[in-house]
Amino acid sequence: MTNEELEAKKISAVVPGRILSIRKMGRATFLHIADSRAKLQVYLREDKLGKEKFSQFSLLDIGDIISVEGNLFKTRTGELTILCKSYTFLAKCLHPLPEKWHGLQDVELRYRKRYLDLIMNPEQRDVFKLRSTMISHIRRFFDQKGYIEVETPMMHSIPGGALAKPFKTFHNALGIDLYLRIAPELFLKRLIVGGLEKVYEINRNFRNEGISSEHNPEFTMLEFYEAYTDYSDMMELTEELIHELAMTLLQRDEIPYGEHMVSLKKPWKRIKLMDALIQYSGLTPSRFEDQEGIVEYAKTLAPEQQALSYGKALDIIFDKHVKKNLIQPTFVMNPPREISPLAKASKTNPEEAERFELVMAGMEIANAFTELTDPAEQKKRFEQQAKEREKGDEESHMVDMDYIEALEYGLPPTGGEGIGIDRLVMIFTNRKSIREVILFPLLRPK
RNA sequence: GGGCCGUUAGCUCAGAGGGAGAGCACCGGCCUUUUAAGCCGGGUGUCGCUGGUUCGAGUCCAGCACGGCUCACCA
Repeated sequence: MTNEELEAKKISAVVPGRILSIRKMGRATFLHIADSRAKLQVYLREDKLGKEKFSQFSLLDIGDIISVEGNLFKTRTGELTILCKSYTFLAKCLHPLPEKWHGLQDVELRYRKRYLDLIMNPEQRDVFKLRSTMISHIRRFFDQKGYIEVETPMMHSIPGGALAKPFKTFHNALGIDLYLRIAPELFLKRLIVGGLEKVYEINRNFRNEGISSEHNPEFTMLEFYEAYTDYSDMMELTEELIHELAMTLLQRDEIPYGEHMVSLKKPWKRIKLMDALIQYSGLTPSRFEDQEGIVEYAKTLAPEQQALSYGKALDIIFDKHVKKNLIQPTFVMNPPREISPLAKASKTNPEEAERFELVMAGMEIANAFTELTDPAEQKKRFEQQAKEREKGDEESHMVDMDYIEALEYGLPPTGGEGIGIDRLVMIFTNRKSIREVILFPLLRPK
């Protein structure tokens, strides 16, 4: 539309926004204001506004929030602009905003004062908008399949469902220790026992471990469980979910991540852990037959680990040498049963678990298995874990007799999975650090 | 926790033994279609903190704090 057409229509508007720039030109002033969706130029003229109101404008600063009323027109450079008939002062910004050319660069300040990051860096807002949209689409996806969303306790008297160190706290009235949950898994499976046969939960988990570009102490996990399915069904569901999310949110199924292009075209690669180890670790197949040798080798990779079992050694070699090579989505299947205490053993090889980890862009994105339903077997596995715990492995499970009792009422065959939402958002937004996709990542207080 | 790097004005940064600086922001003046507006004038500071070396430390050394990258553990 040309300026003549626009002015002829006399479109009047009231637009609120934060002042982002001011260009004073004597008896006229241009400024840009912005709200969460768009930026608009405002044109103030002394003759349109009156002398008093015009001179009062000099009290305003960049960062202040005002509301502008007037008609739309286009300047000679073609920019849509509102000719200000009147303005209302709404909020004062007492601090100068970061500089307009470079914005706010300092990563520490960006995380500590995320509001400034969001004001100055519109692409940061887009990251969090995408995150929000992703989560609502995940809800829609599961709701349409007949799943129900549930909320299970965040405070556990026995932390379970994952191999991780918990945060500990104390309840005064009950006089008991409580742990922030490391996973909702055992509660969700109790619900399957109760007949809620398709459940999911999207919520925070807390793990008292190191902080890195892929780890925040609190992170968001999607977990879902469906009765009468197994881990193969979970693989298909995962492909469908993530592919659909990409098509809906990004309108494509190939996503740039760093120097790589991650293709989500189905079907995704499936490989057994042992085959992945042989293919990527640089060790010959015969080396893996020497179990003691493998354990010794793994110890050189992770010197802080004390007693290493063969299964754990394989896991360490995988994390160290294999994972980073898996850029395209890959289901790494059938890890050792001994490091999968909640998963059913494989029918074809009882030393393996019916379990997979989904690796993408070198990061573990999901972990799923055919759930172990046998209460006696589960009890044995917990007891084995408890022994590891006594040996000093703080990440082993405690024995959860209440969960065993739930299993004794009959858990139908069930497939279950957890997907790390933060990491998925990282891939979808091409961000290298998990802190870029968490609004307020944990930092040491200054 | 280990290694490497960083921390100077509100923001983005330069300064690497001897006057604490630039641009933006801010303050004052000029300017009625500008847009990284322009022109004139103004520096607003615990150089992260604490010690040390030195006649003299933003600069060299040590310790500490916070952060980044990376390794280790985890998802």
